[in-house]
Amino acid sequence: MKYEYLLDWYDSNKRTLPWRNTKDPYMIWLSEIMLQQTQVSVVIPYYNKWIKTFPTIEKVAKADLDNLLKLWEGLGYYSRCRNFHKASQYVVTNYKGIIPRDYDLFIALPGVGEYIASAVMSIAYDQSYPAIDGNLKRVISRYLGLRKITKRNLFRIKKKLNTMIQINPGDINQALMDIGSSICKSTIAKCSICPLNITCKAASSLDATQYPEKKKKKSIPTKHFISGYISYDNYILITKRPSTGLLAGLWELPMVEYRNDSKLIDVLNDYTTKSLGCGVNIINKIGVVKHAYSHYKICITLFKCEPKNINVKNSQWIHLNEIDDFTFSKANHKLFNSIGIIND
DNA sequence: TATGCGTGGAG
DNA sequence: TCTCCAAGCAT
Repeated sequence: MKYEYLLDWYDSNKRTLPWRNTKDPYMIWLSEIMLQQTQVSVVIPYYNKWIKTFPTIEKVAKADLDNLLKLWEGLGYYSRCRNFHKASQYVVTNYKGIIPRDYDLFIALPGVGEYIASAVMSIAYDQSYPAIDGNLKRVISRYLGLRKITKRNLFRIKKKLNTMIQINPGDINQALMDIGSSICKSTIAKCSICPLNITCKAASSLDATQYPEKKKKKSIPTKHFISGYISYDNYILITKRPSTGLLAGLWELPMVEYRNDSKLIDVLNDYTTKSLGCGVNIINKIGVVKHAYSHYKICITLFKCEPKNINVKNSQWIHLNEIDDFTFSKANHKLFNSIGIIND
């Protein structure tokens, strides 16, 4: 077979990863969800913790979303977790807990796109679908000498891959992913040790990393927030974010965006009075926390406050001991650290 | 097709 | 510190 050398390379060079010890489609699916835009080394502990807690898809379907989000805390892109929960419930309800072998049925599930559908169908079920992630796009672009990722070139990449995955598609897909992550990286191409180097167009060029062209990144804006550490006795006030959008369903210290022309002191009292019902007296400034999301940065100024009254709406008083029971974003953990509350 | 969606590692 | 990058999907 023409591409058997890729399988040979994979056998002796593949990384040992927790989700490679199994053909269980649930585990492979979970790993693919977690690995979206996320480094392998970051995913491994989250994956192990999740599988230990939820060894089957039925357990996921039965779980409360808040408990799932707590396990996901810190991994980012939390809609992956919400979609996986929904999809698990759909599979348990409609497919008796058996993950569909049919590509069209599987890709119809929330959070499953072309890549994940192809990866699971090929790795777990040995079906010939090219799992075209960022690695394969880059590796095959270079192999074919393609400068740009256009629709037409993507078609060429898919066509080429279809000739490569006729036998053992799961291992071929993963071999190419491993080549992409260890040899044919975005900024470094170690062509001398690449099993594809004989026939690779980019390998015989001056600089393989010129393929394909990188998109220019747009600079991202900074938004300014004011936040309140509002407490009495050992209780603090937290709010739950909306169920859609950024950090959906996570908890946070009350915070509100302000404009440059607004009076900082008034903003927090207005917000807590109108939206939370308590209103605050500001005691002192605790500090400033900066954090970056993928599409904008935030700068949060945190004030220690006392509530004018403790009857609140759209928010909840929790004891300091209970903080670990709720899911907070990274920015909020930075706020906690600035206060001196150290938690995981 | 472009943008929203998080976080931590690496240079 | 700053910037780019890392197994994408939804809209």
